[in-house]
Amino acid sequence: MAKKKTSIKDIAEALGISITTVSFIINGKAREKRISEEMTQKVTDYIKKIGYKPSHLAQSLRLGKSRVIVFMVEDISNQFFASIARLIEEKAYKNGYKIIYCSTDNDVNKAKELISTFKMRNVDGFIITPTPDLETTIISLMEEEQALVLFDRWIPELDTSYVVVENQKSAKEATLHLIDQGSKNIGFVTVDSNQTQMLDRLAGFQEAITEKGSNQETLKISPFIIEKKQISLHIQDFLTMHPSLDALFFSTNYLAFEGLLALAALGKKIPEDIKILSFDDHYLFNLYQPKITSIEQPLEAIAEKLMESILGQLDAEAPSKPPQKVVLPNKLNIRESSLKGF
Amino acid sequence: MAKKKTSIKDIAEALGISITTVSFIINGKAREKRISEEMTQKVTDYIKKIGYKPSHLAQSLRLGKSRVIVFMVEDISNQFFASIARLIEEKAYKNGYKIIYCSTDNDVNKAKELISTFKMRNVDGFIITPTPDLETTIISLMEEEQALVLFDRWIPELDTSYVVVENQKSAKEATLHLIDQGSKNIGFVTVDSNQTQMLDRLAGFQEAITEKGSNQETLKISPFIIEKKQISLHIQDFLTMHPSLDALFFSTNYLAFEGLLALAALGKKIPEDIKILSFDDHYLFNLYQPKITSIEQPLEAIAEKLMESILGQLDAEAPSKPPQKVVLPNKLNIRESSLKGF
DNA sequence: TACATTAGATAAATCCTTTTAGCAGAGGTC
DNA sequence: GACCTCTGCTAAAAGGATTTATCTAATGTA
Repeated sequence: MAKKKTSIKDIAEALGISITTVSFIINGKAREKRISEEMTQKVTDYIKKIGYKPSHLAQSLRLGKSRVIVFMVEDISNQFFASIARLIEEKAYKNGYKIIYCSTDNDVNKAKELISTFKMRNVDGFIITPTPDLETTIISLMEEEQALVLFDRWIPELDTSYVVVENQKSAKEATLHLIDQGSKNIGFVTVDSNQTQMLDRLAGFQEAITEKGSNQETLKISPFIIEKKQISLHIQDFLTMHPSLDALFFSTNYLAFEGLLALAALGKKIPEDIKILSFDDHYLFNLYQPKITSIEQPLEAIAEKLMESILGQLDAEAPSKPPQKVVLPNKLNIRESSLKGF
Repeated sequence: MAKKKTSIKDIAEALGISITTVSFIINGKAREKRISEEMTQKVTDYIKKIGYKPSHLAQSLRLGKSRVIVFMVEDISNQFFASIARLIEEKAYKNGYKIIYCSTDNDVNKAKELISTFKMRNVDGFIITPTPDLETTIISLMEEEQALVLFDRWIPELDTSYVVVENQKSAKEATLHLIDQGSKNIGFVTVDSNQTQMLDRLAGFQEAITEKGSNQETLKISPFIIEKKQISLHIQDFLTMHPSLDALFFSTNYLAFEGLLALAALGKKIPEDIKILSFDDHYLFNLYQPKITSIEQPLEAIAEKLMESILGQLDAEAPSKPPQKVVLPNKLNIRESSLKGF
């Protein structure tokens, strides 16, 4: 038999006092509400003795706050999102918040459905990597004055808080590095989508190419390919069709992984035959032989800023600030795969 | 202005009927409670029109169920746990449950604290990878008849539901494979802890060694080493101290990663100089040159069984069953790193 | 006609808190 | 003595649902 949870009412009855008094004491308002020292002590002792803990559900209902934050990402099993999840967890729990996660698979309908079910669960805040076409739903969240911060990508038309990284700048910088290392004909392998972060990376790449007058080819992989093997084959085709490519820039790490497989299959040597560089650092890149040059996003800073923003919005005390728009710098980790002399 | 949420009361007032009627209709009890077809239609239409959704908080308070499941693991950013997280998410949402995650860092105190805060949040179920010394807390959960299932490791003394894999059998099988490929002197690199899964893997390894009369060395890495580089150095030392080792069996993938770094640093060739094999498959293992042989846990099956168990316990209809103890088979992916002829 | 049954709806209790408004008594002031 | 202020505590409403017990009017039965 699951023993019934003790409630504030039980305490009041046991001590022969009112619920109100108990509540005031629990919430540290004894002084303010002129509860005597003696009474406060008695109640405090009793609560400690029976190990009473207030029901969060009842509190949430009463206060209209659930102390739950939703972490809605494209795919929680993706190393990048999982790492952020880990980092924000810490800060959330420290502030008395819990985190519910969910994955959208970058599907608008799924995202809309999730947001709608969360709204009826009275969650306090949303941390979201928006899917395409999510504007209207985000707008409705804004209208309802929900605490909200976007990350990884954002929606240019909307005046929301967001935390992203310098995608364009870092992509340009990395491309310049490749050119600097003697690459004349660089292939850019990216996802065929209009997510801001991917567009910005492409823009940064092209900016560098134009500036230096280099040659380039672009391969856009459909985001709907489930079978990873297919991606690898596409990249092989791309390389075969453009035999003069002497460097590849992958817009994200999972493409790079498939690219490495493709290169191995074709027997191309890195960096002698072709130089390699990828956005989104990964443990693997430091392990692979040769080690792969990559652009590392500042995970801790991202998590920090995300929680800072969302907690700031949730802090009832603070005056409501205008949306915070944070753009963080990345770090180019130059390793063996992009060096000419190696 | 955040517009006030409409409640069941508002609907009742707007239609000039009672709250009870609305509630019955919402909960599909119209027929059972003899609400007229006409009335049901009217209410249903109105609800659809204004887009009303009941407050989950209020429902939870009333029903004592929150439809939230806690997923408590060692570290959510670990690929293994993140993958499971992704898989159980799907099944949970499909059944109207949400998932709150948290990471224990394998620290009892943190785990205890987390469990205690979750209890006061009325979560419905717990999926847990237990830390050492968590017995008493788990026992109290069992006494309170909380829905509970352990995974990855379990607590032999306790009669709980759990989902684990055939650690010992697979480790033995893998070791036999190494011996079969000509290894005479195998090193086992593991974590220095008494988590059941690690002990079982060691036991399986030793069983094979004993059976075949091979030689072995064991290296136990302290789980408290934060700096990954240190692990790699430990493994280097181990290899230097035991130069006759011709194979290494890593009890989990992150040790293998460091082992690969160590071998690269020492200039050892895989598999010519030394054969390699690791527990816990990883994307990387298929990518590394040479590809690394590994034991793959059945992620989908684990997730499936976890949710089956927890939902089974949460299903009020079903008679309370005895704890389900599930032990799933792994798959040995034989790749280049363990083959003699390669 | 008198009584039992049923259809259709509802009042009110309950879940557990928080918080506003107010009450009773003691002491102070003129 | 009349009025005010302050201290210490509490009754009751509110938050949004579910569910039991009950009520009324209509129909069925004899």
